[in-house]
Amino acid sequence: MSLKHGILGLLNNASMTGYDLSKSFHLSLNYFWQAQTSQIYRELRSMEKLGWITSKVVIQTDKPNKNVFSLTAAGRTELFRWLAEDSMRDDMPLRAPFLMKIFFSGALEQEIGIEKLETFQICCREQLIQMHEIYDACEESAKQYSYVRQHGITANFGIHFYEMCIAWADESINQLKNPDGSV
Amino acid sequence: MSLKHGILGLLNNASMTGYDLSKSFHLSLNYFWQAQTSQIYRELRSMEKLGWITSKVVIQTDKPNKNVFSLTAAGRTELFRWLAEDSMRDDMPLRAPFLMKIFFSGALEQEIGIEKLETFQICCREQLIQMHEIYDACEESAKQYSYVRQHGITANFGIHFYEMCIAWADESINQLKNPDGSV
DNA sequence: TGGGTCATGTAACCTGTTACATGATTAG
DNA sequence: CTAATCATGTAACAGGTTACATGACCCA
Repeated sequence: MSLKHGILGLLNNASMTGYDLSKSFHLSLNYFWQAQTSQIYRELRSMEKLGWITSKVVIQTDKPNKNVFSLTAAGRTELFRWLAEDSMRDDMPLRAPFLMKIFFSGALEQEIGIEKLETFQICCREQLIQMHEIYDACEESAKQYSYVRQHGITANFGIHFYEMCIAWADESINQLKNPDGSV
Repeated sequence: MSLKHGILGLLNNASMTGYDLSKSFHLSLNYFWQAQTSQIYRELRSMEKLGWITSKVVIQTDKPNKNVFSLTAAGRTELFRWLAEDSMRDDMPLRAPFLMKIFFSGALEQEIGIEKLETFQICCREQLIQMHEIYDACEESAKQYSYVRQHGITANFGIHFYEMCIAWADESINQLKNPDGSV
């Protein structure tokens, strides 16, 4: 149940509304975890039932009223239990839909398989630009908040990831163009 | 709905039982897509209703009887529709639970954060060994079946991925050990 | 006699996705 | 006047996870 823990982690830095959480997800975790707004609201209700968070209505005159969520002691305990837990092996599995498509694209004509890889590469270059922006933003805020150093480290993962993807696509395109050439 | 398409892709190479599909998933797609046996059986039933596959009971005397699934014309059409579809942007999002944990590990003591990265690195090395085995198996069978070239290419992705992970973990551990040192 | 492989699934639950619904304020 | 942002959600469905259930055969 990573979404619940992601929410706990964000609320540990600051109390927020569902709307804020949704934005935070899109700005900082989106490149390795996606969450729909509707899902966040559902999880918030369920976490409130578990006693991990509480909410307070804040009345605003110029904007709609908002429901601000905060961690409870039980929520903080659960966050740290999850963080401390020895579960790296369970957390390893990756889910990468694009690889599924490339895996089976051997059934298509070769040129189309190559086009897929080229399109993939273009998407990676776009992602890479975004990752650099996220990384720079992390470096900026790390000056103020030390917990953000891990944010920069994960953003740096994204940079390495997309650079690796671009290089791999190049290599693979060449392999497909020179069938078993080389050496 | 990538699982259905993964099943279509595997059945396009050879007709199989649910059990065989489950094994194939574990042997070849597991490093970028996971599927439980129970889920495969459920999807098979639903795909039969959609008319994408048909089943035939094969009676065996020494082993339990089996239910062998094959693609129908409609199933093949759907497979190629999915493969040809221009959806790279939708297929880009990654899901990597280990990054979620590392992202929030800034809330822990630094030494424990470093330990997390070290454990991650150990897991990556294990995965890397497995990926090399998968890659070698692909290279072997590519001599017989040309559609397996894409399998080797995706296995090669796995190799690049875990090598990148190991390097990134090294870099990140050093960054955490020398806070803002360097230059 | 105990564990592994072959072979099938069901049931319950949890998580993720898509579409819909509402309504005020603010900036171009 | 129109689009974006703020702010909340519900309903229905699809997909993923966990636990359970059965039973034969083969190998050490």
